[in-house]
Amino acid sequence: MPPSQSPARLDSAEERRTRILDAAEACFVRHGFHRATMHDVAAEAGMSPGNLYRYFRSKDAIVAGLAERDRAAVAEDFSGIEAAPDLMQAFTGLARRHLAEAPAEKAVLCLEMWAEATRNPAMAAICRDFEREIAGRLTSLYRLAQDRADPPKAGADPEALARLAMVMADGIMVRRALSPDFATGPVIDAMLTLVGAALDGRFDPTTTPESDR
Amino acid sequence: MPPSQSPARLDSAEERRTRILDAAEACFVRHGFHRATMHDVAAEAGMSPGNLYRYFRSKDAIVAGLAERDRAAVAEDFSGIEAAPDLMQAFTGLARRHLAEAPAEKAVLCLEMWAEATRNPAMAAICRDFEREIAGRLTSLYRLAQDRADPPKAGADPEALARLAMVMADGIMVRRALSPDFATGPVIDAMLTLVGAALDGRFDPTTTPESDR
DNA sequence: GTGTAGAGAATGAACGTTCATTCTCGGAAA
DNA sequence: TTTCCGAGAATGAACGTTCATTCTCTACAC
Repeated sequence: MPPSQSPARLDSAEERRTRILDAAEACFVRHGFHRATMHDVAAEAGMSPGNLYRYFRSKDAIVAGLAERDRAAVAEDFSGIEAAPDLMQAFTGLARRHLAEAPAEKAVLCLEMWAEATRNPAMAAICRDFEREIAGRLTSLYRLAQDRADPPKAGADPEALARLAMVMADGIMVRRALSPDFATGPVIDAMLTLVGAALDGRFDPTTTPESDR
Repeated sequence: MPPSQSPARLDSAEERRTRILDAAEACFVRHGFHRATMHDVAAEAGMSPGNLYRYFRSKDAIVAGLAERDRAAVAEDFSGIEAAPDLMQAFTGLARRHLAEAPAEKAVLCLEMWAEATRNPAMAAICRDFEREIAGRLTSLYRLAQDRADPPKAGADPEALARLAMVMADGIMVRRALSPDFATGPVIDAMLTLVGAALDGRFDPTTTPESDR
């Protein structure tokens, strides 16, 4: 007589949710949130349409669940960054992993989520929280890197620099989504060079531009 | 005996097309391409749904027409740039006009168009052409600016720099669409500073980053 | 037997598009 | 001036389709 509920059951229910989310991701990348049908998702997940509703209340819930999952995965990857031995190397790895090595489908999904966020408050909240978390992590990473330098350098403002890096990252996402063969390497390198130089004061992008003087 | 067809007629037909496009723009910003209905557009334009089809073959045609119109307007604004007396000042004005002063709704529409472009070949073509045109103009602008400098400077590669600037512009668009109160000023300034410094060799973002050495 | 998982047909609302009909108005006829 | 005509502009109800969601029924586990 097994005293606990079958863990296999619970496991498989959770597995089924992720299977549905995986299927939804594929469909949403192919057709977008609004043109992908529940039939498409069901077929991709290898089950009937009705059965989807045993695991998600609605189509919107699937969309939100998917966004939440991806957001959490990326945030997780950023989470321990302040503990890295070489901060800038860790940052470089993070940038390459998410902006170059990640499948281009992620960029498409990202665009889709952004577009949805402009009019769906739930999605807007997810995007906002995500952006805040990453901004916070990058800011403290940069601040830490400045403090740890041999003679502590006071270059550009870490917060402004984090905003700048994120804007560049967003731009890279757009380009990847639009032309899958876009060479992200040079642009990522430019971002890394810029951040590195700005952090230790060799070049400050937060001054007023020449053409205004 | 009137030799030509009534020009008043033609004029008003053209006006009606732009009225429909204006209405569609408002609706698409509010609800997105796929959630905005033809009834919405018709109501916004102050006419009946059926009448829309006298001016556009289909909903898709309206979407394409709108994208085409906006693309052309921006391209037009970039068109004479090589002729400006102060090239960098002209570039600064262009950047401010399109990335800061333009209404935030344009950014939302832009996101919508990008998302659509990932799966609609017609929209993809429009975006691709637009991007090529702007890239070309920026490249030759930068090249010209280098050549014209007092002792001609050979800084970063103009083409790579144009790509970089466009990626940053795309990122700014994303941020504006997502949080309408985002302060674009500092980021635009950073872009201008960066381009200025890169053009005359004070700082080269196209070198391999420090963290790789 | 009882409860859970699943399938797949059914439902009903929403949407793009069509079309028969009405409206508007400039100009010819009287 | 008044009346009538015709053509294009516009209307809005209706149609066929699509799609999210619900319902009903079967099969298996315990």
